[in-house]
Order: sequence, then structure tokens, then C-alpha cells
Amino acid sequence: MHKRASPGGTMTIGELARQAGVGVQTVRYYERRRLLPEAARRASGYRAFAPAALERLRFIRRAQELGFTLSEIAELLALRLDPHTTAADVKARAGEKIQEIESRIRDLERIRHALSHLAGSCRGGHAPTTDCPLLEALGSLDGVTGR
Amino acid sequence: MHKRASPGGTMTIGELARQAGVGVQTVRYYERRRLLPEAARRASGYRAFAPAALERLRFIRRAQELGFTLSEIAELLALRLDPHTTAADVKARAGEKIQEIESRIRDLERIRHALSHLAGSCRGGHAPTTDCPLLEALGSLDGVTGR
DNA sequence: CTTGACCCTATAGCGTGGTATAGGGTGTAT
DNA sequence: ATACACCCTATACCACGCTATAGGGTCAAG
Repeated sequence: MHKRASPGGTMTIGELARQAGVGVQTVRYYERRRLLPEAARRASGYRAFAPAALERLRFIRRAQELGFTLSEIAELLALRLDPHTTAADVKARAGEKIQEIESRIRDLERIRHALSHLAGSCRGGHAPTTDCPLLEALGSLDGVTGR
Repeated sequence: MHKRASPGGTMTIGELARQAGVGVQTVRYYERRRLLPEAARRASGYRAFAPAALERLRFIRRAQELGFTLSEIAELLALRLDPHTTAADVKARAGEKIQEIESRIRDLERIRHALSHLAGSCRGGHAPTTDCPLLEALGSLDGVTGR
């Protein structure tokens, strides 16, 4: 069974999804979320995607890996569409996101320290749990403030 | 308007929630999730919480701050209830969670490096975005592999 | 005895990023 | 001509940890 090649350099949703490594439902979802422009249609109603859609999809996935939410990605895309957007604008967005990521890292490190301290207090033996401060400490521990 | 004091050292759900710093809905939610035992009831149907419930609630919140999900907290509580549980069991759980947290930290650091590299490439001037590699790079960047 | 704060259950909704299902049409190889 | 992969829409559902709403009952003070 041959794979159908769509005409005019366009792709079906399935071809696009496969090349981008996402599901077809996901592509339709992104279209609904306005992360992808509304695709042109063939006579049958099938979507016909231009190669630009694949680039757009890869942009989206890459940005997700960089820690942006879909809403933030929509903003980035809007930024790019606006001819008044400057490199400084984009840099500022990235800077905000970096701050956010660093804050999350600090939270996690605080948690890790607290946990390893508690785990370190456990002898790790076969004594009943009352000999392990971890569980008991959870109820009264201070010095670990929530975010 | 005086605050009603519940008899017998018990608390209403509102008193409990206030002391634990959570909402009353949250307390009922935890009860449904079996993180709290089913509370005793007064003749009126009101829940009557023993002081132990407050300790339990604080345990839950502390464990959440330590990065445990509610399901994991339920497991921790079950561990504690089981008389066969040893300090080693608890320590092992904490160790797994530490691994998980360290992996999340590494992910975030990878993302941060990629982002600051891209942001650093932006001159930050008022040139159009085509002069900033960040947006364009997102579409084709290699070397940042997803988790 | 009324007011108002509090309690009850049951159910629905939020935000995030999708995935699944139902019910139907299209495209093409054999 | 029939099978089968693929496409369409619309809607519902998943995990997570709550939060809100509707519609009602309770309790204590003034």
C-alpha cells in the first residue's frame, strides 16, 4: 500500500502530524487554540497544509521544551506577526521565562535539601517508623516554607 | 459575635480548616480522597474533628511542599498505618522522590541554558525580529532534546 | 424569633494539554 | 466493488487539586 502524496506540496493532517511527531488530534487542537492558522481545504473538506505549517508545529514543540505554555507560545507567535516587535521585546520575554525557571529550580532545590535531610535521619533499619524522623517530622517541621 | 467552641476538644470543619490554613471544601475533598479518615458526626450531621485531624492535615500540607502528590501522600499515610513498615521503607520512598526532583531540576537547567543562549544572541535593539535568532532558532534548533 | 454565620450533600466547573469516542464521508489499491 | 486507511465534526473524557454553585439545614446571639 503506497502512501498517498498530496498535490501541490501540501500535506494531509496525518502526514503533517507524523512529520512533526504529534497526533492528528493534537494538530486540530492547536488549530482550535489558534496556534496554527486555519488550514486551506480540498474539495472533500480535507485540510491541505503548506510546508510552513510543519515549521510552525516544530516551533511550537521546541518552545514547549523550553518551558513555554501554549498560551505563551500564542503570544510569541503574535509577537512575531506584529511588525512593530523588536528583538528587545523577544529578549525580554525570554528573560522573564528564565527568571521563572530559575525560581522553580530554587523551589525544587529547597525541597530536595529538606527531603535528603529527613531521609538522612532515617537509620534505614527495620525498626518501626517511630524511629524514623521523616514521617513524624512532616507534621511539625519548620524552616521549609511553601512557595 | 463569639466564636462557637465545639465541645469535647473537637472542632468543626471551619475551625479545622482555619487552623490548617486550607478551605473547608479542601478538607471535605481530602476526606473523599481518603487522606483524612471519615470524621465523627454530631447529632446535626456536622463533622466533629479530633485534634489528630489537624496534625494529619499539617502532614499533608508539609508533604505537598516536599513535592509529593496527594496519591503519594495517601501511600505514605498507608505506610505509616501498616505496622510492618520499617524506617527503610520510608527512606526508600524519600530516595525515589529525591531522584525525581533531581531529574526535574536537570530538565529545567537544560531549558534555562538553551533559553539564555538564545536570549544572549539577541542584540536587544530595535531591529526587526529577523535580526534576533531566538524566534527563528526555535523552528530548527538542534541540541536541545526533549525529555 | 429573626438574623447571619456556619454546616450539609451533590454536582459542576476551572486550567492545562491533550486523548478517546461516536457517527459519518473520502480516496485508492486490488 | 469492496476493503481499508484515512479524513471530517462534535462531544466527552483524562489527571490534578481544588473551587464554586445550588439548595438546603443548624446554631447561637440579640
